[in-house]
Parts: sequence; C-alpha cells; structure tokens
Amino acid sequence: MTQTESAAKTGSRTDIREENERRILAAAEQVFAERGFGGATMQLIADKAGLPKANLHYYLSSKEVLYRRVVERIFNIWLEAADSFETSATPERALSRYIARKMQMSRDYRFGSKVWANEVMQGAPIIQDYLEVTLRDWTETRIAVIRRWIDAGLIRPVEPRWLLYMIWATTQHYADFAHQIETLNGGHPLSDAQWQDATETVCGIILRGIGLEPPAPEAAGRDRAEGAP
Amino acid sequence: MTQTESAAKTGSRTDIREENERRILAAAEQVFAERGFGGATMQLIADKAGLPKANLHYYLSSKEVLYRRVVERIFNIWLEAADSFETSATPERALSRYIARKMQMSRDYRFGSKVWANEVMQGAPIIQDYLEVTLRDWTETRIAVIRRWIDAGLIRPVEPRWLLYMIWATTQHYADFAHQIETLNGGHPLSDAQWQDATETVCGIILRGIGLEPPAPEAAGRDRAEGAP
DNA sequence: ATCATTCTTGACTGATTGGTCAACTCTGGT
DNA sequence: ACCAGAGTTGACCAATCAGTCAAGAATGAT
Repeated sequence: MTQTESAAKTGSRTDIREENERRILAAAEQVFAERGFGGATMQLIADKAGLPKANLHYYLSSKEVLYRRVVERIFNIWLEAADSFETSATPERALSRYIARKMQMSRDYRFGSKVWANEVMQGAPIIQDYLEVTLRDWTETRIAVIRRWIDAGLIRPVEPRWLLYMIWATTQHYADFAHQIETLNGGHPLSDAQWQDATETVCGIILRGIGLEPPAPEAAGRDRAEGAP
Repeated sequence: MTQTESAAKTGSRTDIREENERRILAAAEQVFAERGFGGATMQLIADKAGLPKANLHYYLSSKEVLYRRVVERIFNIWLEAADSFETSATPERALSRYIARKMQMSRDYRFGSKVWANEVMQGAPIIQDYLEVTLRDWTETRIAVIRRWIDAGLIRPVEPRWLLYMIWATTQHYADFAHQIETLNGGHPLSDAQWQDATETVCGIILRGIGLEPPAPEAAGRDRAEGAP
C-alpha cells in the first residue's frame, strides 16, 4: 500500500529497509521503556510502528534480537556522551560539561534511559558484558583522573566512585522518573527554563560539594543541540 | 470475632493466613522488582514462595490485586522514612538524617525500591493518586521548609525541588542500580564500610553543595538499625 | 467423634503470546 | 512486457499466561 512511498525521496530498497527498521526500533524503544522486556508485546510495538506484526519478524528475527538492538543503540549513545568527560580539562570544565550533557540526554532520550534502567534493574541479562568491559574501563579511567585532581589538591578528597554514581543517578533521574517529576510539576513537563535551572542547580551543588566554584553557565544555549563530536 | 485473645504463637488459622500472605508478598515484591508487572508471572511468584500457584489466588484474588498490595506496602515504608526529614531541626541535621535514612532504606529494601521505580517509569498506572496527593503534599511542605532556610540565609539559594530530586535520585540509585554498582565493585556487594563511606560522601557533597558544613558522622553505628520514630 | 470452616492442590480453560508461513504486491532492471 | 527478488500480510500454531474449580486434607470447636 502507501507504505513504500512513505520512505525518503529515492525509492531504493535499502531505504525502505532502513526506514522500517528505524520505525520499528523507535517504537520498540518506547514500548520496552514503558513495559520492560517481559511486559512488552510484539503486537504493541507493531501497532506503535504502524506495521503489521509479521512485518516486524521480517526485519528483526525475534523479540530478543529486537531488544538487543535497542539496548545496544542506547549504550552507543551513552558512550558518545561519555566522551564529553574530557580527561584533559580542568575539573570545573570536565564535570560541568559532562553533567550538562547528561541532563540534555535525559531530556532527548528519555525512553532509552528507561530501557537501560530496566535492563540493569533486571540484573543486566543482556548487557552484562558491556558493564564488565566497556563501562568498567571507562569508569576506571575517570576514577584515575578524579584521583589525580584530589592528589593535586584541586578538589576535596572524596571517593571518586560515589561522585560518579551521584552524577549518573541525578541526571538519569530526570529521564527515568520524568512522570513523577511532571506530576509534582502540576502535570506539566519541565519548561526550557526549568531544565536549564535544574541543570545549573545540579551542577552547582555537585561542584561546590567537592570544593569547586561552578563556571558561569555556558552561553545558556539550551537548544544548541551539541557541539562537534 | 473471637479476636479478643491476643495473637500468641498458637497455630491459629489467622496465623496461617498471615504467614502465607507474608511469604507471597515477599516473593511477589522480588519478582515484580526483577521483571516488572508485565514480565512477572504468577507461577514464578508461586515457586519463589514455595506454594502452588492456585494457593496464590486463594489468598489474593488477582495479579493486579497482588501488585497493588506490594506497591502500597512500599509506599508506606517510604512514608515512614520520610518522617526522618524533621522540619523543626537545623538544615544540617534534617538533611543528613534524611539522606542517611534513605541510604539505609536502599540497602534494606532494594526490591521495594525497584518496584517503585518500575511503577513510576511505566507512568504510575496504579499509584498516580498517591503521587498527586500524599507525595505532592509531603513535597510541598518540605519545599516550604527549605525555602525558609534560604530566606534565613542558612543555605545557598537553590530551587528546593531540584535539591529534593537530587537526594531521591542519589539514594535510590544504590538500590535500583545495585547490580551495576556491584559489577563495578568487582562483582561483590558493597561492604559495610563502603556503604558508610558512600553515605558520608553523598551527605557531604550535598550539604557542602548548598553551603553547609556536614555534621560529624552520627555515632558511626552502621548496624544500629534506627532510632525511635 | 462429629462437623463446619479454612486451607490445599492438580487439572483444567479461554485468552494471549512469540513466531511461522504461504500467498500476495511492489519495484527496478532488462 | 516480463521477471527475480524485496517487501507485505492475514491466517495460523504451539506454548504460556492468569484465573477457575472441585475434590480432598487439616484444624479448632463442640
């Protein structure tokens, strides 16, 4: 039916495949986020993607494969953001940029964050190897950096682990508990100004908490998506 | 009824009912925490409780009723802990006690915390009224208290909402993401000393972050369950 | 000992699930 | 015009699900 012409300008086959996979993955991310792996149904994902259920299995062989694809995509996005923790910058700059970036991610990828939370809460049956290798390596290098800051007397002596967990927890909270936050906000999503204020507050408390003076908010550009890679 | 006599260790019927309901609720809390509502099965809960599945339906009429009971129990536990935010105390004392109590709760009720997180992530289909009434009221009163602290110049001027969310996020993270934390801890659960250090670090960063000097760790008694109400 | 009541449980049911399949349409190349 | 291969889809299947039920076991009161 009209399915084919909904693709981009060029009607190439690979475009159809890419477009449909994109739609399926987007729908799946949302449904997995809201219901967890076990609670999600292929029918629900199909409906949300606007495709018949059999079509899902044509592109993604099984529910588990689909879930794995979703989780891997999220982990890659997380990895990109993790780069904004510049190990060569000053503590103020490295931490404030990282926190701001993670807050922005909670706003832009709230479904992905929830899927990640769900996966970890269930004991990470799918992504345990990511945790043990990639995440652990990333964490260890940042811990080393923070420890060097401490040794240089740049920040107060705190166990770097707890500091990192605090940043993760606080920023991801705005995605995972978005519904609770909205309810306590009178049922309305946070406005642009509220997001910016929350980001500055979180950044300010954490930086001051370890003995730093937070830098002036960076250009205030809230919709300046992100800088170069 | 004949309930006049105080419930002793007699093998009375009500004892059997209470004991079985307790076992079912405990098993259900764990399974709902690990799989979410949709992913949990009555068979799994029955196996974990050591009872035949039909027995579950004898005590609790449906899966949804069972889930509701679990969630309500968790909310009540949360409410008790919320009392440790003493509105009459100094900011240092009110906040440090509240944070310590919430950290302890993350350790003692990790399943409950996960069920709560799951429920909120799914849009709080069951407990929306709790969010809108009880939680909102509690939050508003604490926000008012924090605002008074600010007006009195006791703490730095920060939006109280973001401060509360930060405390919730950070403390609950230790329950909801316990698996990730364990993995990054070499596969071992946090030791008593690590829990205490994490608590003090979280407390220290947040208090210093709003311009307070954290009080000396309270008696360091890590297994001194909790004081009176 | 009798008996009403509570508790136990294997066997069952209708509904829903993930996944399959064969018949079908559409597309670009020739 | 024709065709090979990509994309589409309703109908179907075995497995699993929440929930039911009736027959029986256990218990306290008399």
